[in-house]
Amino acid sequence: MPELPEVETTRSGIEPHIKSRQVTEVLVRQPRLRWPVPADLPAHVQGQVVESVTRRGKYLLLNFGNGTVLLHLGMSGSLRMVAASQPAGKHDHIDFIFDSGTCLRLKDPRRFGAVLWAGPDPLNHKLLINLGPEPLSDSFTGEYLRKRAIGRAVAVKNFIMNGRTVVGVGNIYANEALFAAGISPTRSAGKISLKRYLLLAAAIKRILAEAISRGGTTLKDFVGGDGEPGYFKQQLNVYGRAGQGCVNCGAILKEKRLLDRSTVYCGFCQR
DNA sequence: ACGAAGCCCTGCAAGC
DNA sequence: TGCTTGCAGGGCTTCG
Repeated sequence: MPELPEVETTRSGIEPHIKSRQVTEVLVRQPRLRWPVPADLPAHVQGQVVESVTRRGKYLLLNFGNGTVLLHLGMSGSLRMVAASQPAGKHDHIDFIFDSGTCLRLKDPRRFGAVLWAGPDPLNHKLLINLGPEPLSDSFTGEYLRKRAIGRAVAVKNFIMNGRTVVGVGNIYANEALFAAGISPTRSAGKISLKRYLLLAAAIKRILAEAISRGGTTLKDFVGGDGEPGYFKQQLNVYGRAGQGCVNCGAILKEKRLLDRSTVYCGFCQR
């Protein structure tokens, strides 16, 4: 599934192909995504020129002179640049066709993604306005986490997966970052020391930054073909390894469900 | 205000 | 082989 590194790699992959290009047509084959694609979205976008492609959390923003398209890939979404003449596959729900003859095509089999029209002030859109800091920004620190966690009983894994705390930390990276920081995923957020939050913030930054830098080489082909950009196959120490040995101590990794999400951890290395 | 459950959806794997 | 069943999960929304 697209995690923040994949979304950022998608952003940097598509921007050169659509920036300064004019949209000639928007085709919505399947409007039933996470929310219905607004019926007037094509009318807003057609004829407009892409000024930039930016990202906020896992949302992609196609910025036009008259407003912004918010785009979320959900669990199974992907974007590719294809020739507008290329036949659409079963789950190719939306095309943005450009004056260059190329087409930005959204494929999303499970339809957990979203495509919305946000108007000219997208950061104040209700989906974005309450989002926490970007994990790779200077405002995301261990001190910040500790401060926000005061008095919170929620499990720390759920705390860091909450977009109001910090954006872009999905289930896989939450598992991996907590392992790297030696913190039990079930520990109450309010009962973790500043020292350990410093480790956790650093782990989140390091893991995401590594994935993004690797994405630049492993996921760069957004053009042509009828495939789709494959997501990173990265080194995972705990996620998907329940029942196997801890890479640190060899103990059998345990699995629990937190908020109905698979949670894998080492009962010895994580406290 | 907080925390947890519910919900949207379909590809895939496992079981019969 | 072909069906049925269960599972996966981002994150907004609702409920207690």
